[in-house]
Amino acid sequence: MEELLLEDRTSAGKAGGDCCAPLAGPEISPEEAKATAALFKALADPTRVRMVNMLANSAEPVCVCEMNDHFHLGQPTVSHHLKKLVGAGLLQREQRGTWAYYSIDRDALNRLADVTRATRRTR
Amino acid sequence: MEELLLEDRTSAGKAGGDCCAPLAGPEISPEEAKATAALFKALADPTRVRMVNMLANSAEPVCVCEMNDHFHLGQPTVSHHLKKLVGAGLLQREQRGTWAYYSIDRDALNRLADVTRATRRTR
DNA sequence: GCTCTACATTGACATTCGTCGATGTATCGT
DNA sequence: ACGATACATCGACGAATGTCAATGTAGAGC
Repeated sequence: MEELLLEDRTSAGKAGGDCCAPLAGPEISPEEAKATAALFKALADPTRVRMVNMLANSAEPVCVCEMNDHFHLGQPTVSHHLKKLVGAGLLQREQRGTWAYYSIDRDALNRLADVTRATRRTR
Repeated sequence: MEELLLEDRTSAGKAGGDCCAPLAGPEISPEEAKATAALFKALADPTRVRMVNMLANSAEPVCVCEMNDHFHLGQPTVSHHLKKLVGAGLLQREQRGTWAYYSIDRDALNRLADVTRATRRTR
């Protein structure tokens, strides 16, 4: 059941589009809740949080080789996490010759923030 | 900046307080990344997303019995999810006689949004 | 006292997840 | 063509997670 990692984005199926209603919104259907949870699941790992943080701080795309040095993990593990983040629509992949470069989708991050934020002040 | 200086109630160094630096912030340590991931992990489940949504829409605390009717899950499962959300600092528990009432910590939700949002526009 | 009721906790189970070693694929140099 | 490099994919393993049935605990009422 990993077929939702396929790039069906732009069709609002995955995390890229308007799939996620705000948590404080009217009423979230079980399907919407599943899509929203999938987005949070992408960030529910310390390594992936650090990866997003790393890419958010870089104005330029970052080479995978740089992450292999930075995080003390095997190269397949780094690849695995990057794939999950791309599947969630938070990262973009770019091939430059032999190397692969990743960058954040800042709009996707902001949309995720909107999902969480739309909340009334504490009374 | 004094808003996020609120004490992190209950257990020390949990996920509810000001533990989580923004994803676009300077540099996240592995410990900070673990704390941030724990917060996202609390919302990385469809049922918990629906619970937060339900409580975010209610001006009053909601009785557990109401959730047992709403979600088609066993009563221990509902209790399990609620405990996780309380542990993450997103929910508050209140005992009223025989019944237990839960409510969202809207400030905690907003803090979580700040963690995700602090991101520059795509240009 | 006893008995319901409401909810939490325990224990067990199947599924999912993070990790790594081994292998596959594609590109660059020679 | 060959070998080296960069990264992805596969297969397997232990750990964590969601779920439920059974049990425990505490309050309300008789």
